[in-house]
Amino acid sequence: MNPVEEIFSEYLAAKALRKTPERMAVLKEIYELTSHFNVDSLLMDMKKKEYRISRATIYNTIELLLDCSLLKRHQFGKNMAQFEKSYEFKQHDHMICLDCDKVFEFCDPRIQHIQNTTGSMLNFDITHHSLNFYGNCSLLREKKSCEHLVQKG
Amino acid sequence: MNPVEEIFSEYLAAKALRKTPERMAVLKEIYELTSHFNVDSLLMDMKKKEYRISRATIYNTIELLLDCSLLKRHQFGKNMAQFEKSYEFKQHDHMICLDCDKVFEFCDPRIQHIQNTTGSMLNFDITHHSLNFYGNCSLLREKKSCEHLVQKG
DNA sequence: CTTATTGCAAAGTGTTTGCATCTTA
DNA sequence: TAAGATGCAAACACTTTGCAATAAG
Repeated sequence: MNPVEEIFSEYLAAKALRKTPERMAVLKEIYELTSHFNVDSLLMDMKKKEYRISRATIYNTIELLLDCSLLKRHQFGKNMAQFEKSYEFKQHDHMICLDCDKVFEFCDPRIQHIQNTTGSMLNFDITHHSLNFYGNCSLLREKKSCEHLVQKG
Repeated sequence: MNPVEEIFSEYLAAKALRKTPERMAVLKEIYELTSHFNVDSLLMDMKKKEYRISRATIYNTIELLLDCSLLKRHQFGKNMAQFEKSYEFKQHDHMICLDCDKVFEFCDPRIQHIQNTTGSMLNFDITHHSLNFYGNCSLLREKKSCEHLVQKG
C-alpha cells in the first residue's frame, strides 16, 4: 500500500467509514492523473477502464479526499469545479489563459509571507489560500511554444 | 448623469447597444449597494422597489457591466457567484471565514509586485487576479467584535 | 419601421438527495 | 446481520436559451 492509500485508509478508519473498493479506486485513479480533472472527466475515465462506479460515489469520495487533504478543489471559471491531487506536491498557484483556457502553475514564496502577515494583522487564522492570475499566455500573440511553461489540465 | 452612468452609456453607444431603462436601473441599484450581492438578492431587491425587471435582464446587464469593468465577479465558495461594483474602489482582495461565511477585505501592495514579476517571467499578459484567504475570523474563538475588520457581504 | 431587448418559461449544467439494493465490518 | 455505501434517477440551484411581445433609435 502506498503512502497515499495508507493516509486514506487511516482517515477512513479514524472516522469509522468503510474502506470500499470504489473509494480506493477513485483515489488510485486520481493519483495516476497528471493534470487537473473534473467530476465528469474522472467518471468517463473510470468507465472507460471498466470500473463500475457511479457519479454519486465519485462526489462522495471527492468530499472525503478533500477532508483529509489528499485533494484540492479549484474554481477557475464560473462553471464546474476542477480538482488536483495534493499529497507531496509543492505549493503553487495558477495562471489561467482567458484565450485558450489553459491552466499553468507557478510558485512564489512571497505569497506565503503575505498570508502570514495578513493573518496576524487581521487576527485571522488562515488555513489556505487561492491565488489565480488571469490573462493571456502569448502563445497566439507570438506563436511560441509553451514548453517553458508548466501546463496543467 | 454621474461618472458611472456616463461610462456605461458610452460603452453602450460604442457597442451600438441600446440604452434601456432596465440596464440603467440595474447599474443604479448595484452602485447603491455597499456590499457584495448575487443575482437573486439583486432581483429581490429590485422587485421590492417595484422595478419591473426579469432575472434574464439582470444576467444580461451584469455581463455588460463586467465587460466594461464597472463590475467584478467573485466565486468564493463552490456555489453562486457574487459581484461587487468596481469603479474607483481601491484594489483589494478577500478573506473568507469558513465558520461564519463572512467576507472581509484587505489590501497588500506586494500582490501587485508578484503579479508583475510573474507575468514577465512567464511571458503572460496578466489582466487581473483573484486572491482569497480562507480561515476563521476569531470572532467565535475570542468573542471579539469585528469592528476592526472591514466586512463586505 | 427595423431590429435589439425584454419577460417568461423551458432547457441546460453541475451537484445533491432519496431510496431500494448491496456489502463491509 | 446491522448500518453504512452504492447506483440510479429524480430533485435542486444557478444560469442560459428560445420566442413572442415590446420599445429604442
